[in-house]
Amino acid sequence: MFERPAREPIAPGAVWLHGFALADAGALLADVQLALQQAPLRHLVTPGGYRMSVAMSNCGPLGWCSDERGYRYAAQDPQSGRPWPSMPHSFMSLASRAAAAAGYADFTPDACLINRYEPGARLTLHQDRDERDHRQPIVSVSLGLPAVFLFGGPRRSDRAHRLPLQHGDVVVWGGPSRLAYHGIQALAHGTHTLTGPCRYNLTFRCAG
DNA sequence: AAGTCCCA
DNA sequence: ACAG
Repeated sequence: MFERPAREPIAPGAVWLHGFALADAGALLADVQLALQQAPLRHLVTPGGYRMSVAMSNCGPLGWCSDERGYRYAAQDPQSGRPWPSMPHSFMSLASRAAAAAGYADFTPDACLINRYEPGARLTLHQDRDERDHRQPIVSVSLGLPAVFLFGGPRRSDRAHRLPLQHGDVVVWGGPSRLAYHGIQALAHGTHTLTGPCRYNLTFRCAG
């Protein structure tokens, strides 16, 4: 049989952890729903004035936000004025273990972006560069429907790898890959046992 | 520019 | 390629 390796290097500093979150997926998804109850998903607007196809929310001390004025991290949900929901223990534990498995010890994220992709939703190539300390890695967890993850280099024009991410996969990048351009191809239609017709992505960062 | 449009 |  063909089996996926547990740990697949993508580029220097970047690792694909196949199925790393599988055992945690149920608990993670339950905590996603609890967080979204306090801070509902919403479609953000980019500085260019376009509505993002991915629906987003956050939990943890800081949340990633976008509006016509730009991108930033904020301690309060701009939609309610209240702090973002606290980071669930299940999230923190998974993120820390995944980072360690990828070679990044002592990862303590202060921000978790919750993304919901419905069919057609996508994220064009971009860099995560709104965080204060780029020495800390990014941990990205896939739940539900599969999606093609694009992972390029430091320039937008760099050739990108195309990684078919599955439910439970985790990608970690940092060090020389910290500012790599990355994105998600338009989600294909489908139904997943745990999430139904969508994909959730949890992105953990040290923003402050 | 974390999006959209146009061209080959 | 394009501009905030």
